[in-house]
Amino acid sequence: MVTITDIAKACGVSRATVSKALNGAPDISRETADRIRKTAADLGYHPNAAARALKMGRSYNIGVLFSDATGGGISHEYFSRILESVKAESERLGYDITFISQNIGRMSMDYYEHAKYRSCDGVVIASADFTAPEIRRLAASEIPTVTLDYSFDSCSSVISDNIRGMEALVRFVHAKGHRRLAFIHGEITSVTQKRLASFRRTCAALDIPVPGEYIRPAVYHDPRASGLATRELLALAERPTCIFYPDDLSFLGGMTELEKHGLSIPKDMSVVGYDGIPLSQVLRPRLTTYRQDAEQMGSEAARLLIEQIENPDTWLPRQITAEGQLLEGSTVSDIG
Amino acid sequence: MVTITDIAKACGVSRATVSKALNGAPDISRETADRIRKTAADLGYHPNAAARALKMGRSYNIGVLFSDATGGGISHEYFSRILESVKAESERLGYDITFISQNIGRMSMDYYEHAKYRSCDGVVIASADFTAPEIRRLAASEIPTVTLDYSFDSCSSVISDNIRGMEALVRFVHAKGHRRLAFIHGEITSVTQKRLASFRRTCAALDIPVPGEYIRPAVYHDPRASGLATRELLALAERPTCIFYPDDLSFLGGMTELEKHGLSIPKDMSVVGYDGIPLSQVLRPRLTTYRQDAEQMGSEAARLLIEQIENPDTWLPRQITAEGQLLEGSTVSDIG
DNA sequence: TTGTATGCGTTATCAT
DNA sequence: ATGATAACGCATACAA
Repeated sequence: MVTITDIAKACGVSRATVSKALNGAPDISRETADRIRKTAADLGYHPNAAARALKMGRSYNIGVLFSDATGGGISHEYFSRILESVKAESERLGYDITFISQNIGRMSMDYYEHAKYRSCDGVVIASADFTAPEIRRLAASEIPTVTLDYSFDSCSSVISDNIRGMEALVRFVHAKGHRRLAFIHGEITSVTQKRLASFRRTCAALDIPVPGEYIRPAVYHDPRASGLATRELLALAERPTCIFYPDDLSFLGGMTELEKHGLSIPKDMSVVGYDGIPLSQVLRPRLTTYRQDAEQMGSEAARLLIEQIENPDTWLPRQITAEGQLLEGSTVSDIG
Repeated sequence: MVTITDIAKACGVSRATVSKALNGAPDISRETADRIRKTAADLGYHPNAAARALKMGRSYNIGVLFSDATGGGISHEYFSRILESVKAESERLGYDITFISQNIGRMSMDYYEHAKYRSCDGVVIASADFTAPEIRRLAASEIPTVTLDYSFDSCSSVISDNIRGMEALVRFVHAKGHRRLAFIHGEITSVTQKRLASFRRTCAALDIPVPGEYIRPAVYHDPRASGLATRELLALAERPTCIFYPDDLSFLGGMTELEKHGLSIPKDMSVVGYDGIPLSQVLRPRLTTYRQDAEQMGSEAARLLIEQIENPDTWLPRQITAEGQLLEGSTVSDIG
C-alpha cells in the first residue's frame, strides 16, 4: 500500500506537506503541489479511509437501514429501486454506503451503535418499524438521519404522497361510475393508515358508503394473502364492483382468484393496484395503479442527508413529498 | 464516544489490559476480565471500526460489486435476492457490507482501488462485465474475491447451473412432444453462452433441428425486447411450437404479443421462462420455468468468501454450482 | 497477570 | 512556504 510517507520520500518533502498539497491547502506553492500530485498519481496513491475517518471523525460513509423484519426487504421492487438511487446519488456526491443492522456477528448493538461503530456520517432509514425504540433512538440521535415514508419532526424525510395518490385512485374509480369499493390493505403501518384514511375520507367526500366488510386486511407483496381477501369479498351477499389492492404484486393473487371464479377483468370486476411497477404496465389488461417515483425519492433522500452532513449549522429539517402519477390502465370498467 | 481509555480509567487498569480483556486474551485474570467487561457494558462501549481497521489491517467489511451498467442492477429480483442473502449471511458472520464502485465523488478509482480505500477484507462480485480489465484486476488481486455466475480460476465462485437448467427445460418440452423450439436470449454473456450452448447441445442430442431463425437476440429483463422477438417469430413461415424466454419477466412481453395475435397459452403456443421468480408462479397459467436458488447462492458466496478471509493459508479456490429446480407450470401443451 | 511503548495512515497545530 | 509533532482509538510485542 502506498501512503503519504512514500510520496513524501519520493518528493523529498515532509508528510505534512504532502497531506496539505493533496487536500488543496492554500499555503503550498504551486510547483510543489503539482509535483506532489503528479507523484501521487504515478505511484497510484489513494487515501486510506480508515485512517482518515479516525483522524477526522468523518467517514464519507452513510448507513442505509432496511429492517427486513418489517416486510420491506430489499428484494421488493419499490425498495430496491430506492436503494439503487440512494446508492447512485451518494456515490456521485462522494459517499459510500454501508448497511446498518442489529446483531452484527456475535456482538449485539442497536442501529445507533452500529452506525457509530462504522463512523457513519449519516443514515437513511428506508424501511423500518418506526415505532420501535431502536429506530427512535437513532432518529433522535446526533447522527444526521433521513427517513423515507415516515417523518420524525427532528429529521428530514422524503414521503411518497399516499394521501393524494389514494384520493386520485378513488376519484378515478368514482368517475367511472363505481359506488361499491372494497379496500384490501397491507400491514398496519403509517403508510397504510394514510392510504386507508385517504380512501375513507375521499369516499365520504363523494358520498360513497364504505361497509366494514369491504375493508380487508392482507399483507404487502403477498399475492396469496390478497387472493384470500379477494375470495372473502366474492363471498359477500353484495359484492363490490371494484377492488383496491395493497400493491401491484398483491393484485396478482387477486387476479388468480377472480379467474377461478370465472370473472373477467374489468368486465365482471374492476381492480386497481398501487406502486406502478413496470410489471403492472406489461400485464394485459394494463393495471390501473398509482406510480410512486422511487428513483426520485432515493436520490432526494441522499441529497437531503448529505446537505445536512455538510452544512450542520444552517440545516433545518425538511419534509419533501414525492408526487406520483395515476397510471390509467384498463382494469376499471366504465359503468357510469 | 466512550473508548477503551474511559474503561481503563473507570477500572483503574491500563488500556492494554482493557483491550486484552475485551478480546478474550487468555492472560487476563477471570475477575479483572469480568469487571472490565461489565464496566464496558455499563458505559455503553463499542469498538471503533476505523481504529481497529487501521491497526489490524482487517475491517470486517466486505465489498459487494454490482456494476449496474451491465444490466444486472440491484432492482432485478434475481440480483436483489442474492444481495439480500449475501447481506444476511455476512452479518451473521460478523461482517458489514459496502458497495464497491468506480468514481466515488470526484476522485476516480477503479474497483480494486476502491476496495483498498475501504480496507475491504474481501469482495463479492455479483454482477459485472467479467471481461472488463477493472474486474480482472480485482479478481487477480490479493484481495479475496468470490464471483457469482462466472469463474476465474484464481477465485472461488458460485455458479447457477445454467447448463443443467436449460437441459432440463429442453428435455421437458421435448417429452411433451415439441420439436420446433425457438430460443430468445439475453445479451451475450457467459451465462447466455452457457444456456445457448446447452440448448443447442440438448436439441442435437434429441435430434431436434434448430433453424437459425429460431434463435433471436433480446435483452434480459426487458419485456419489450422479448415482445419484439416474439413478433418476429410469429411472422415466420413455419412458426415454432414453443418459445424459450430469457427470463420470467421477459416472458411477459411475449405474453402480450401472443395475446395481440389472438394466440392463447399453451393451446396455440407453448412457452417457458427462466429464473422461477415468485411472480411466475402466481400467473395463470403458471409459467413453466427453471428456478435459480438466489438465496442459497448469496449465502454460499458469503460463506466461501469469509472462509477464505479467515483461513488464507489453507484456502483453495472452490467452484460451487447451485442446483436449481424445474417448475412445471402449465404453459407447455402436450402435443405428443 | 498486568503494564509500557509503539505504530497503523492521516490531519491539524504550531513552529520555523 | 514548509516541517516537526501530536493525536485519533486500538492491538500487540515485550517488559515487569
